[in-house]
Amino acid sequence: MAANSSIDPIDIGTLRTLVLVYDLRSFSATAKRLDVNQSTISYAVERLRGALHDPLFVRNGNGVAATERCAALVGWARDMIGEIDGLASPVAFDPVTAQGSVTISCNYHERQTLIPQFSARLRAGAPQVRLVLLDAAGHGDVHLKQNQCDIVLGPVGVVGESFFRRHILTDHYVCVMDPANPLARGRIALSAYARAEHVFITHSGEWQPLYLAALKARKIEIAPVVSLPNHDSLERIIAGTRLVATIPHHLARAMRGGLHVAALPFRVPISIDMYWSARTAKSGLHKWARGLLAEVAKACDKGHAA
Amino acid sequence: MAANSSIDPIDIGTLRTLVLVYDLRSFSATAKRLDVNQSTISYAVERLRGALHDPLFVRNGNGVAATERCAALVGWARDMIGEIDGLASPVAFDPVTAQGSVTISCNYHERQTLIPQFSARLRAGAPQVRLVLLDAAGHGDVHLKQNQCDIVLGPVGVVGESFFRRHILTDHYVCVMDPANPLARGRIALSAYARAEHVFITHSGEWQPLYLAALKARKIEIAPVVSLPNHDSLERIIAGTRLVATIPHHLARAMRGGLHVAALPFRVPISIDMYWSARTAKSGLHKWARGLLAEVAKACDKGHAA
DNA sequence: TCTAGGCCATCGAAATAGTCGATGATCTTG
DNA sequence: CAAGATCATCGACTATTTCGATGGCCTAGA
Repeated sequence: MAANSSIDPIDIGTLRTLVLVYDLRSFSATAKRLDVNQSTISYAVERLRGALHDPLFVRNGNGVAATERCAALVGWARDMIGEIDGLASPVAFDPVTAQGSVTISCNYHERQTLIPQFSARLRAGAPQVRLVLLDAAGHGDVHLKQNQCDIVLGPVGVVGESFFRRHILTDHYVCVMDPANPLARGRIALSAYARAEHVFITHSGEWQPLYLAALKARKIEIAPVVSLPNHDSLERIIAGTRLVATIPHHLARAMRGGLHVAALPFRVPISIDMYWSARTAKSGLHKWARGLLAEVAKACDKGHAA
Repeated sequence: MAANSSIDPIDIGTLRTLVLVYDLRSFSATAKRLDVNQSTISYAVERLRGALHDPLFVRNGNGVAATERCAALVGWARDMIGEIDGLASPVAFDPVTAQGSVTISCNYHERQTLIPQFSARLRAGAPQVRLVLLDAAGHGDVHLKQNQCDIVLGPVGVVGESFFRRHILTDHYVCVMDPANPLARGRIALSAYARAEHVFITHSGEWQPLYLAALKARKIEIAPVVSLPNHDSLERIIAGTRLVATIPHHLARAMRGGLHVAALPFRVPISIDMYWSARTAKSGLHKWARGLLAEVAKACDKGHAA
């Protein structure tokens, strides 16, 4: 036995043994209780003696007496073991006291539709958790890969199997226009749609709306007369003009102004999915947040169907 | 790897590895730093994963990213390691904040001579430490063996090699008597001493004063005219009489009354020693207390010589 | 797009550490 | 003093940990 060996090779089980020996004031009783050989306890105490630089237990007739320092060390070991056991077992997550942050990378669409209610419920349920939003801008997958966010939300189609995915709602494109627009009068024919004065949302060139691919498949080409980098001024741009924009239905609903919403002559579904990585897969906070997000999306979908 | 193995086989060194991997965000850098093989770190993290029920680190391009739970666990591990290191290394004992108690088994002699000053200095230096005194009554060795006391003080001569011993002062016997006693007039001859009216202290029959053995060796027999169980009323008993008592010099000095102190015609040294056991040998408090006791004894000895 | 280089996971062999059963030394008890 | 109980120690055995080599995956730069 080295005189002053380090505490490093002492494991938690050995600390438990120390406490038990202290309580029972007996090596052999401890061995019986732990169902091991008595010499195993002797050896364990021997290691503890070296690591803690104290005899810990000294022979005293039949049995052993604990040193002063041993008593102090046992008191501390008890505290530590309790704390360890609490931490080692999966934490019962409690949103009310939860700390930390949830970072979501998404686009204008989600920020206008899902996020407001999600934020409200997050703040109500977990007041100490911070919510951080990033603009995905077509790079949601990068944000996720580089751990810049915890969740990517949107119609991204992240590549690879390295991420978890959960579908949370399905949207589809609709057409919005000024109520005075002739197209607002009835069903819109495909040819009429093709001839309309279109506003395009370019997403700063980072992403192409899905309906364009659907049009291409139908060999229809439409050219924009107005191009906007995002949806934020769309409503004001269209109002009082003959412009039409093709945008997700949820987004159209979210526009409180007086634009007319019309069905498209073709249906293009938009699958809004939630992606996350192994890093946050088992986190209580993030599991809870993901559940909440799915719930909000479901409620949003219901409202849409009604 | 078992899915939910216990934390028991995790040792402190492995926790240190966890923290280092977290700080460096790299297994191989950790391996280099610790001068071990990279697979050793992989294996260590694997064990931690099982014990803590969390992936802890997930691959993230070149390098790894820590999970939320990992960050929390590392925070806790840091605290714990700091505490452990503080406890594992011999404690820097600070009397001012020290808690605990010091139990001393001794006799009237020491209680009258050394203990008062020891108590005063103990209370001044370590206000939160309790001092407990036991009456040795010839059983100091038993008190020590059975852990009923921390220190035995006195001329005991504890048997066996199982105890530590430190000599703290040497006393010797003197004779005390009323100042009017004829013997008080000059040096006392051995024959006159033998004929005197002796008071014996019997120590309740548990212990024989050492000077009796010295007299026996000189073939001198003295018979007591008064026998007392201890020294406490000796002064009042002798005052105004022709009685003489043979007692340790320090004790005689401690008697503030007007008794005459005379040297004996023979010198019998009394070695006052301090005994303790392995149980308290390394205790900071007890080491300090023993040092203090020796210091007090030394001062007492000086005062005696002067 | 492809390649070089870095990273962690995994494997079998070797080294290390822990456990066992038996025995020894010491103490208490009757 | 003998019987019974305690912890310490020993050699043999077993389990765990470490090593070196290899493989798969990712990034960065040509």
